Amino acid sequence: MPAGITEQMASALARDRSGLVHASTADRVTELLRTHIMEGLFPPGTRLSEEVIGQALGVSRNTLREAFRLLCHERLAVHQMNRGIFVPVLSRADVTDIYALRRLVEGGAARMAGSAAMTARLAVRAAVDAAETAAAAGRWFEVRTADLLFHQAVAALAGSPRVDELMRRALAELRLIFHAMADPEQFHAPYVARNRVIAESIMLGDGEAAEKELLAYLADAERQLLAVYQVPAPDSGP
Amino acid sequence: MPAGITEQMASALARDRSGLVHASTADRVTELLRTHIMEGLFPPGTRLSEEVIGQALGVSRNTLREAFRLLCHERLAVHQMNRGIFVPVLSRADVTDIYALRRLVEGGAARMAGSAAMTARLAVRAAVDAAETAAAAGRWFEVRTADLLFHQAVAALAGSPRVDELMRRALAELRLIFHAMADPEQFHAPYVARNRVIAESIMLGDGEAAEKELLAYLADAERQLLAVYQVPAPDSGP
DNA sequence: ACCGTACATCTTGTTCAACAATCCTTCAAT
DNA sequence: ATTGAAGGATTGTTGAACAAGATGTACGGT
Repeated sequence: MPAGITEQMASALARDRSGLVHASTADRVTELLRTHIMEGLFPPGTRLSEEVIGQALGVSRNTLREAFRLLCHERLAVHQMNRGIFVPVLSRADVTDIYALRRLVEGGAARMAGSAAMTARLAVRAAVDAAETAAAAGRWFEVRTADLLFHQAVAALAGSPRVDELMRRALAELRLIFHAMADPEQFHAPYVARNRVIAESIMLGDGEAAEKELLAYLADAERQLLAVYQVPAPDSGP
Repeated sequence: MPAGITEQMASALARDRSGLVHASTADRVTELLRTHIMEGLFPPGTRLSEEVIGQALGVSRNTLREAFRLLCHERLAVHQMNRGIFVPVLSRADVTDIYALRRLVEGGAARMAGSAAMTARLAVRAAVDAAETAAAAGRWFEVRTADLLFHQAVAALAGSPRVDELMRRALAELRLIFHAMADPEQFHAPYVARNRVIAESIMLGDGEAAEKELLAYLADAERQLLAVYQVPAPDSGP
């Protein structure tokens, strides 16, 4: 008879682990605030009062402060000593910096298309499919989500969990900027077709071409973003 | 007579601002624990008891927990629900992943050597100088520090604050692995000369050559590290 | 010996209340 | 208009308290 739990059985169980890991209150609060900030519920510059939010969510100030710390650490909030937590107001320099990071990471990942896992490449194409479907139906906020997912998938070609997480954070920051813009159609519509081209290069394993097209994409997107993005408030008030 | 504070005067003062910004207790505790973990004071797998550390540092549990959260977020500690905070035991997969990230980021940054700021390039060379001086004197731990600083400087060629921070975190994690190794001389000695070669390519603005040499460097270092690095404790069980 | 249970114990997760330090607002005075 | 001083509000930090989960140990059954 079988001796015991095999390596295979154990790893099958390990995949379920994330489903039953009960997160702490602080983690759940962090997750909740993270999505709310990313979705644009709180406009940039808003102060996140400990008392108000703590009372609204029914958690203590201490627990809330743990959540705030984490959000600050991933730049989805900024901490001013003795003044509180604020939704960040990203500067034009931040836009430039985020795109520099994206060029480095996404460009480098795209270049590895030839040696990337097939599942990773298929994920890239799947993201483009979703974007096209949403665009055809005129659901432009969905197009935005699919677009971000596309770039996440491109970064995932590197096959590195740390790169994935890095990219997730960078794109979350980028969402803050997108919310300060007009309508998503004007900005995202032209890029769906370009994503398709990039995806096909990746599917073919032509990393050089994919990187080249991607870098051009990012350069154009950055330019377009900077053209319309004006920082809401300078820095120090009136 | 002069009308008032000019733009220039104000920016001069703004540079001093960082000198008088008083960090919170939680921030100071974080910084302290961060360096201690990086320096290897707590061996991997150590549990960081809230009570013991809180009492030792003279801070309350709540404040300490804020610090722990931050450390977990930058992977210098791991949190197990209802069990506490532990110094991470990095796996061989972690080593591979960190080097994948380094290849992507440092390689991409090195490729930009031609268009990087001159001060950034000089910083690269300065780090190599420091490493050579320390190596000649036989101060191998100083060589290690200089080596890490060298790679930090290479990443800084990208001219992106976010890339700088990303690299700082990755190299901090790497320090955890280095501490599990034998003596630093054997590992770091051969790389000082290679750093010099890379630095000279960067000074000349030859990004292609710098990237190529750097990638070879990183591949060798990863291989050498994996050859001797055995995970201290499997994962579960005595 | 092996397994499961029950219990005692320890540590963490979370809340609450309190106080000091700091910032913001208001208002008066020059 | 600028400065100074009081007052209120918010954050920074602490200490104590309790619930919930994890660990360790002893006991009984097989």
